[in-house]
Amino acid sequence: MAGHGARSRSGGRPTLEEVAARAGVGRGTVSRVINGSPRVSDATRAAVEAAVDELGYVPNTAARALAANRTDAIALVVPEPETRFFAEPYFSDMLKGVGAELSETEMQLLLIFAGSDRERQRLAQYLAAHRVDGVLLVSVHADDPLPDLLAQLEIPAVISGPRSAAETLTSVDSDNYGGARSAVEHLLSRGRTRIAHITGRLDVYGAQRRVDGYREALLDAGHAVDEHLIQPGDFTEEGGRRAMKELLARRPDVDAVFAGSDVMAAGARQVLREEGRVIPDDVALVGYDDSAIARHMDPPLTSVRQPIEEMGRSMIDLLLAEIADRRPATSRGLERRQAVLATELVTRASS
Amino acid sequence: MAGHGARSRSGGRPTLEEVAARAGVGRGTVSRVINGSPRVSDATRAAVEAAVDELGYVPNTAARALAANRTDAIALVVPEPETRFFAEPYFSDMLKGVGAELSETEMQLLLIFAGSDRERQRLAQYLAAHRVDGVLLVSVHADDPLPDLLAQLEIPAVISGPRSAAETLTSVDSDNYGGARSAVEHLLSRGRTRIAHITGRLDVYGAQRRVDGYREALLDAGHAVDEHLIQPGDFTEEGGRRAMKELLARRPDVDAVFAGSDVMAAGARQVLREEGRVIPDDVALVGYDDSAIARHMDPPLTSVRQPIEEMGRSMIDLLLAEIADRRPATSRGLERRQAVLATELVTRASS
DNA sequence: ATCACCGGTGGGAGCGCTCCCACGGTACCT
DNA sequence: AGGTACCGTGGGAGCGCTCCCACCGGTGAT
Repeated sequence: MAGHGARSRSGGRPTLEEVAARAGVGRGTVSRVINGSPRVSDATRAAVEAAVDELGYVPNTAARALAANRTDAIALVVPEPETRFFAEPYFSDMLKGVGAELSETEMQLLLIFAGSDRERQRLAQYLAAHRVDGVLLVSVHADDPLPDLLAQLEIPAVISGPRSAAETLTSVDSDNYGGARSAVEHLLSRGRTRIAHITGRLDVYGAQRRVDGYREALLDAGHAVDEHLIQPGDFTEEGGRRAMKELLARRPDVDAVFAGSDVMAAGARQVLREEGRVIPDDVALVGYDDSAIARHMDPPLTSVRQPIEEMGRSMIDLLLAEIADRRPATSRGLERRQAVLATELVTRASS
Repeated sequence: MAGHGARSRSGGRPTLEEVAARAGVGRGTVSRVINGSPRVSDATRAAVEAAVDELGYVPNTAARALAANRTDAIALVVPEPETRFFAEPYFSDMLKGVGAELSETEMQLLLIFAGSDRERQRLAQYLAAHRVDGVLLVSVHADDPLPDLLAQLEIPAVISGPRSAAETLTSVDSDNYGGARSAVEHLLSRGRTRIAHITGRLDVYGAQRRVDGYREALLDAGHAVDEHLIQPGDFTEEGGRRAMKELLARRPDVDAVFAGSDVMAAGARQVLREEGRVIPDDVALVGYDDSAIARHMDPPLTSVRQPIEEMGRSMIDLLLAEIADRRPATSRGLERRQAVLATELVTRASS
């Protein structure tokens, strides 16, 4: 049972002290070298590095965390695992970006689920215990208490998809407004004039911004906005179906639909087909997210691509900056950080 | 529940010692209570628990890890983030299961990417430093050195998708053989007789097992296996296209295709449509994975569903058992653990 | 010459926990 | 009665690291 002195000499990992002995220096000096302090002579540094290599020394994270009161870990908090969010490429793409950026550092990534009440309670304990240096928040609802908890505990955090225009947390977002504009402008350029919009859940800020983009693209092109062409959806396929039916009932002459998500576009497509409307001849269709569904739809769906992987990278960058800033306890001298990344319209046969 | 006056003391979280003082007992006793040791009287336990509640005590993981030489963390190693694996629901579903099962415990989940060489090297260091109590391995190639490294370091590990019939690691798998059988039996029951199979990469054990299931389902139904109807694919859409073209060239009278993945089925469908074959009238099509693509394909694709979430749960169960077994240093007295979970055929319009 | 200073260094003092030994007490033997 | 067996309990001794203070010798200023 790995007793205290038991495995120390045989199989155990070398310690700082052993490296120090080997390099003929003190413990403090080795620590300085490991942590990249500049206050070490070149000769000493070289000797220590040699010893580290020879012994295959790897710092003990637990000891470091205990002594330095930091964890070198950040948490990615995933709310409601059962939603579309999790199944969409969104999550994995973001993770890809996060992972890539993180691999440049010594930080480790913790995945924390906060779906059930039980999980959320555990999370609160977790944060209270300061077991991570920072937190990444994704797809958070407007009324979620988590951001406030983080602010109160003074734990650095970055949120993807700000909750409102007045988001207080550092945030990363894609340009929902611009993305929506580009979709509508594209449809206009294809000669469509009666362009409907199936919105996402309007308590999601990004969905609101897409509506804004839709409106202003029309206005800027000299078209009036017909409120009957704006139909609220909820990001689900069934919601897309319902919205499309409603639209067709109200404005049978609709000649284009901009859906706030690919999934809703898929629902809309089903209804259009059932009603005998040919895509894109009768009705052009544009989605949002550029997910796998878009590529595999029949016809393939024009969609707005978000740079999700870059958003992941961005989140890490901002979070690390935030953590670094807080280290020397400069207190709250930080300006509010924010990143908004550009979207791209991927044109396919549906429009 | 929230610590009242305790929290206001600026000095940070309460320690074991403070809890002990408050409860009027020694440090060791509090430790025993926290860790659920039975060697504590009921009265003492109650007093300690009260003190814990009042102070809002949460154990310091770093200190515990340092003293006890364990981490209470397990790692999920994700190889090659760029593959289909990551984008498919596979990953998120598995994560869902893993998360659900893990939330019953105190363990935390680390996500480690092992795509690039750099990342793999970091991973090796990680493992060498024993920074996790156990490892979850997913979608590992047959020639990956990782499993051997884990065995050598004696780190408990569970692999999803064994690399071969002789897999030495504890493994969790879905019943690829049975899944393939059910697909073929279904096609036979629909009166199809010239059933082709587009295989996955045959260096993947699961893909081999699907071929086995395909063969034996035919044989058991009294049909000969026509090797010309077995066409190797590679799990990609383009591979599915190529395979389908080849099949049509060789056996134009094929009346059903069982593809080893939905993505390959999507490729096959494109070719079938290009060649004017109607699904399912001319050719029935069955996929594997029951992914989003299957539901959104036109016509919707019959597919074999794997209980991925349960596989995730299973992996955790097995890993925790393995870790627990290793704790009292019973050495290698463990039988080889293995779990194989049943699949389910989801019938849709394509067959 | 003296003094102040500074870069480079060694090592003590913890960080908060677990492990384990020692200890007093009770219960049961001989 | 003494002995032996436990219980439940307290607290010392670390775990491997960072932090920080003291120290040393070499500068440049006085």
